[in-house]
Formats: sequence, C-alpha cells, structure tokens
Amino acid sequence: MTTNRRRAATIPDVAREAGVSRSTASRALADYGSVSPETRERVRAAAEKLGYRANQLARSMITGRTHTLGVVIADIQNPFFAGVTRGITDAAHAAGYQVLLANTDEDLGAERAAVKTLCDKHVDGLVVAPASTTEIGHLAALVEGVCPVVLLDRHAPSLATDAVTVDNQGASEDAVRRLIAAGHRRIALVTLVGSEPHRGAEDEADAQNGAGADDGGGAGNGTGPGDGSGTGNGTGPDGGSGTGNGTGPGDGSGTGNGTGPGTGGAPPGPSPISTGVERVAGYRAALRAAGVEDTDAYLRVGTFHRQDPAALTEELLSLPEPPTAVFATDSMIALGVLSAVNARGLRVPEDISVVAFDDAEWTRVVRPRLSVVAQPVQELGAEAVRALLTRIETGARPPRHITLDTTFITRDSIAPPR
Amino acid sequence: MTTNRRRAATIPDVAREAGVSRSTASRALADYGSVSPETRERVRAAAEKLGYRANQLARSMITGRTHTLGVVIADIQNPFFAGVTRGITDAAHAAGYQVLLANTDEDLGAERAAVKTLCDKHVDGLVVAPASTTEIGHLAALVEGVCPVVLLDRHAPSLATDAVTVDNQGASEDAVRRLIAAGHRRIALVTLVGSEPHRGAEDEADAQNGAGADDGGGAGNGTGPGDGSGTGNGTGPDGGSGTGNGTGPGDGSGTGNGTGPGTGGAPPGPSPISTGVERVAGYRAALRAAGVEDTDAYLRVGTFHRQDPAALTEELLSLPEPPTAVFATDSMIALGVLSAVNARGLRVPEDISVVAFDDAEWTRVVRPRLSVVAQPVQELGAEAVRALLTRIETGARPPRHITLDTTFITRDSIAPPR
DNA sequence: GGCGGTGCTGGGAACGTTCCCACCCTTGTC
DNA sequence: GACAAGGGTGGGAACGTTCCCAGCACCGCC
Repeated sequence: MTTNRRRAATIPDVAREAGVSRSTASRALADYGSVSPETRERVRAAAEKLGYRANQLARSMITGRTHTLGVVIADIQNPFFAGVTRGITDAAHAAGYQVLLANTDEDLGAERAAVKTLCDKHVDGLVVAPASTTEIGHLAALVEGVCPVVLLDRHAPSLATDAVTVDNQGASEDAVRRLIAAGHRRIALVTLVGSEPHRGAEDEADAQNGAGADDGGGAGNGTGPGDGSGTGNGTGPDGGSGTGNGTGPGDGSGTGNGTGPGTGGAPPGPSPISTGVERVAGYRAALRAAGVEDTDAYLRVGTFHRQDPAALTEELLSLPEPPTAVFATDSMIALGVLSAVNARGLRVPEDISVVAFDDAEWTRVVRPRLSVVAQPVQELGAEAVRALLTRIETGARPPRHITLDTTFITRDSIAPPR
Repeated sequence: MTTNRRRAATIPDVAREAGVSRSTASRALADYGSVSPETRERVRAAAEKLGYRANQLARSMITGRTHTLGVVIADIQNPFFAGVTRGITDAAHAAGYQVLLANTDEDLGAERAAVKTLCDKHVDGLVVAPASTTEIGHLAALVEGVCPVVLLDRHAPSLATDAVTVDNQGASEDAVRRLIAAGHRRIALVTLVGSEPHRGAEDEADAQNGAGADDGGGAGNGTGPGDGSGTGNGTGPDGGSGTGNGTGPGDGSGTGNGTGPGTGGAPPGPSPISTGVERVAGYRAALRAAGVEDTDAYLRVGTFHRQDPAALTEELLSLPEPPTAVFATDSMIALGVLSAVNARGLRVPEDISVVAFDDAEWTRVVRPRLSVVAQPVQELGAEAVRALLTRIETGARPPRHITLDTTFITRDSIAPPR
C-alpha cells in the first residue's frame, strides 16, 4: 500500500512526495547545507512513508568513501585471527564501517589476489597480516596514496605504513628464558612459515614446477616424514645452500648459522613472516645468553599446510637426545605438539615442558593447564582499525609502529627436566 | 611514467588511448557484445598500459550486482562459526564473491542493524544464523524479493527461504542415548539462548528497562551465581510464569513441563534459537524413552554473555544428587563445563562423563579426549553459499531445507557412572 | 531606495560504468 | 543491382546520489 514493492524508493521519489527538489531532499536526509526545519520534517516524513533507504553504492560513487574496510588474514579458523578479526569488526562497526574478509592461508598469490579484489571494491582501507616480510610489492603499490594499509601482527620495515604488533622477539626471549630458568637446555621451537613466494613480481602461473622446491633452504635437517630417509635434506633447486642446520627465518643478526631466506638476496623458498623471524630471534637470543652454542639444533620450521607440527614434534622426540621442553609459536601449533607428545605417552610437564604463544581458551582447560604468552588479540585488531581510520581521515603521515604488551601466564606446563 | 598517479584510469581513458569509443572499450574489456579481434587486442593493450582496473561500484550501480554476500553470525570467536565462515568465504571466493562479516552476539537488535546495513550496501544475498526462531520480521521483509536469505545452522519454519542445518534433534538424542547406554540416568544439559528480544517490531530504544527482565521465564530453578540466594528464581516482570523447572526453549511437543517461550504466545524473555530448541527436544526425547520422568531436572539454559556455562555447571554439581554426565551444546560451553568440573577436582570420565557438540580441535588433545557430535562446519557454510547463489541466479523457488549429517566421535570422556 | 549579505531552494553536472539503439559497411542472395 | 542480414561501432541515456552554483526572497543598513 504505502510502498511500491517493485522498485526501492529513491531520492526523486521522496522529493516528489515531499514536494521539493532532489537537492533539498538530499540535504534534508543527509543533514548538510541548510534546510528549513519544516522542509526537513516534511522530507523525513516522506522518506519514512516510502521506506526510503539511501543507496550506499551511489553515495560511494560520489563521495569516494565506501565505509568498508578489507581484512586480509591467514586463516579465520586460527583462534588468534578469529580474536583479532573480532576486535577489528567491533571497532569498525562502532565507527560505522563494515568489514570484508579474506583468508590467504599464508599464500602470497592468494594475498595478492585478495588485495586486488578488495581494492577494486574500493575499500577505504586495508588491514593486512602479510604472508611475507619481503614480498610486499602489491602492498607498496597501495601505500603510494591509493589505499591506506595497516599491517597487523607482522611488520615489513621497508613498507612506509603503520603496523600494530606485539614485541615478538622480547616475548619469545622471555618465554624461553623461563624454560631455561626451570633448568632446561634442550629447548625446541616449532613454528611455521608461509608457502613459497611466486617468482615473478605479479606472475602467478609458474608456481607449480615440481614439489622439489620444498624446503631445501628452509628447515634443512631432516624434516621429512621418515627421518634419515633423505627427503627434504637440503637438495632443493637453490643449490642446497641450506647446511645441516639451515633454518627458515634468518634473523640477520649474524649468528652465522641461519642461511635461510631473510639474510641472502631473496632466494626462492618459503617467505619469511616477521612474527616467525622475530620469535626465532628471541629464541636464539635466550639460548645464546644461556651459553647454548648450537641454537638451531632443536629449531623446526614447517611450511603452512604442508608440514604438520605434530610430525615435526614427533621427529624431535625421536632424536637421540630429545628436547626436554617445546615452545610452540601459536596455539594451533601447540595442539600439534601436544598431540605428538600425547601419542608418545609422554606426560606434561613431568616428561616434557610445553609453552605456547596465544592464550587460546582451551589452554586453561587441558590438564595440565598450559603456560602461555598471551597476546591482546582483540586490542590488536581494534588498534589496527584505529590507526587505519586516522590514516584514512588525516591522509599521509609518518608511519607509526604500535607495539602492544604481551603477558606471560604461568600455569602448570613447566617443570624442571628429569 | 605510464600511469598518472593522481586519478585512476577509467574507461574513457582507455578508449581514448585505444582510439575507440567508451562503448567499444567497455565491450572489449567486459567481453560481451561483438568486438573485432584487433580492436579487442588494442583495447586490452591500452588498459594494460594505463593500469586500468574497473570500478566495481559503478559497475554495480548498473548491473545491480555487487558480487558481495553478507554473513551474520553470533560470534566469529566461536570455533563453530569460524569454521562455518571459512567454508562460506572459500565457496564465495571460488564463485567470485566477497564476504561482509557481522557479529551479533545473539542479540536481536544487533542482528536487525547488521541486516539493515548489509542490505544498504546492496549485498547480493545474506547468510544468517538468526538469533531467534520467532522474531524474524526483519528477515521476512527481505525474503519478499528484496534480497535472498539463507538460514544457517538454525531454522525458522515460518520463513519461506532456504536453510542449511544438521539434524540437531536426532544428533542430540543419539548423544544422550549413548550416555544412557553407558548407564547414566542423571544427565545434565547445559546450553545458551540469545538475549531478550526487543519488544516492538522495529523499535530498538526501550530495551534497557532494568536488568530484572533476566530469565524469569527461562531457566527458572536457581541459576543465579550463588545458589539458594533466590536471584533468578522466576521473579521476572512476566509474572513468574516459570515454574520450578521452567526451561527456556520449549519443544512444543507437550511434555507439559517446559513453560518457557516457544510454546506460548511469544512472551517476553530470551529468544529461542532453533538449534537450542531442537537439541533440548532430542535430549528430552532420549530421557523420556529411557523412562526418566522429570526430563528437565538437570536442564540448564543460560543467556548468552550473561550467564557463564561454568557457573551453571557448578550449580549442577552442587545439587544434592548431582548429574553423572553432562552434555554441552557447543564447544565453548564444553570449555565452561570442563573448567567447572576441573575446579571441583572431579575426574572425567571416572567421576563424571562429558559429551559436547562440535569437534573443536582441542577436544582431541585434552586428557581425556572428548567424545563429541561432529558437525560438518565448513560444508555447512559452503552449502549455504551454494544455496544462496542458485537462489540469486534462478530467483524465486520453493524453499529448501538442507540437512547435513553429523557424526558421533567416540573418544574417552564417557564411562559408566560410579 | 539601492545594496550586500544570508538563508533557503532548485537545476545541472558529475561519478564510471553498462545498456539500448541507431548507424555503417560488408556480404550473400535472388 | 536491390535488398536483407549481421558484425562492428559510436552516441546517448541510465543507475542514484552528492556537489556546485545560480537564483530568489528577505532583511538590515547606509
């Protein structure tokens, strides 16, 4: 009766109903310019009567603002990213923004595609957890004034934009130091890096050439499913530059032991994630400070969706001198670690101590309760949105790196080694 | 050099560069109509040279398609919804659609607002896990041809649209039957419902009137933090219709014991979620079949973000005759149940058996490993998108209700009662 | 009484794309 | 050779909004 079902009411409809021009109707509804109180009321009534709802597409065409943010993360099923995303959406909605979501699974090609698509949709800004610290051409292009970008959880120093992270190196070093304080020396670290970067800058076609590219320069010392079988043992197409203990994310601090990507001239291989790099750096620093010489003997770097943390752990546990403690760099890895530990029939913390990044809900419920490095997940997301919105509103600005505090939560999973 | 930094290249730019008209350029790029091969190539080259990217906003204005889907769920931090969302985004991206995300925390007002905003943004379709089975006016309005809606995880029979769910009642009945088979009779169920529905159809202003509206008609028998203190004991403004054992979601099957919303004439109180209603129904059916008379003695229905499942469980455990088994209706509730059980120093399954909905990753790692009702989370999301896309493309159609299978995964958390 | 400011209003243009239609030229056919 | 058919092309309109500017009435002031 009141509304014509077929077509949604538009400004001209409202204007006609109220007996004014489009311009006046628009002013009355969007509340700008000057409109007499009576007219405004008349227009509002007409809009109400017709059930008028502004077409945001058309509005965006003119204003250049979509009030939409893009979020590019690895995997929403990882509780860390779920929490971060929750923080993002809450902060965004509070500010009148909507959120477009994309998962990359730490794959650079997927990340590039997602960023492109979101930009085509004209998001006002982008929150990205970049899969690589070095391969950021697709982001650099945006930062040049096209679309504001804020980095989340990970940092890319060469990118002149805001980043919101925690002090990964410090937190990692602190956690490992606690294990050392408990008497541990053989401390393992299990972490993951993204999949191989695509060779060409934009090219996405030639990424399929053989599975041999595996992890030659990555975690070199026998991360294959069967140990000693020789697979994955530094025979990749990069010439086997990975020596016996070559590790994925090199920290560039000159220990002389890590020969993986991150130090050299961008060799093919897994792309380094800043978070991983820093956590490894903190791990090494703590070990070195404790006088441990070979800081990489128990370092295991898997490839996202290619190598199972459980398998990595299993391999660690079957070493002649297995680690007495394991540090997992996120809660999903911790799950894998625990499952391998359980499968062996080992008990935590009597037989082996376990520490993890991220205070996932379940860590409080498992027996023993897991000691963890808690990150302020929601705040991380909220802070990223805050940074993004001020950048959207104020335009260019010197890049800021915001660092939030972590908290070590002591529970029951650390004990002295046997 | 090649691209002018200031303004992004548009079709007229490309047309000029290629020496053709806008129409021809548009045809060549969007690949419709007829364009000679040479012209097409010339236009493509020009577009490439200028770095042309189509403005999807403008395109959407004309075509009426945004290639964007809206997703309205309770909480992305709930692993169930995270998995569902992952399934949704994967299926959507594969079909060339993006996904706008909104959380409601089971709050009807938030749901209405989210649906409105997403529609204003002209999403092509909406996947909604409705916070209420009955309060669906905001959805009914859309189904009338404005914007296709697919219900996810929950069902609203009065809404003529597609729904993708599992057989909640059957799965629940099956799970409880397994507990009964193990010898249990005093089986508790802990679940949550959404917050109060807002009284008026569209009104959102008067929802703040006092905290006394609590759960008078809901889970009536002493769900307050301290038991026996009398709070929450059926004294709400609805006249205390909740008798001693009044329970939230009534199943309408006439046991005569549940007096909560869902049976009567839409009284004020927590809004029933179909999932909860059905799981309660299955629970009751299994108990009844086993000859248990008072099927609601151990039924506890909390309110989302208002009552902690742990507190509910704690209260159950302090009953004179505590339950010997607990059934949690999702993994987050299970977390609360386990934490209460642990706090009491009870051992699973020796002292108490525990079963839960949702095969969260951690359920395989806790000791003992949790027996669960596994839902095909990603498939649920993917199926919803599939249904939505066919509805978008083929238009009106008789509503379909797709039911996916659950799997009961037997692990170690069920044992005979003491 | 003329003039400049001010409050309110309306018309035209713009955003960047696709759609519709008319036009031209070529080709084939009777 | 006239005509129809059809591929290829270009111009105008449309989508629904906001922005810019001009115009009008009114008022106060010199």
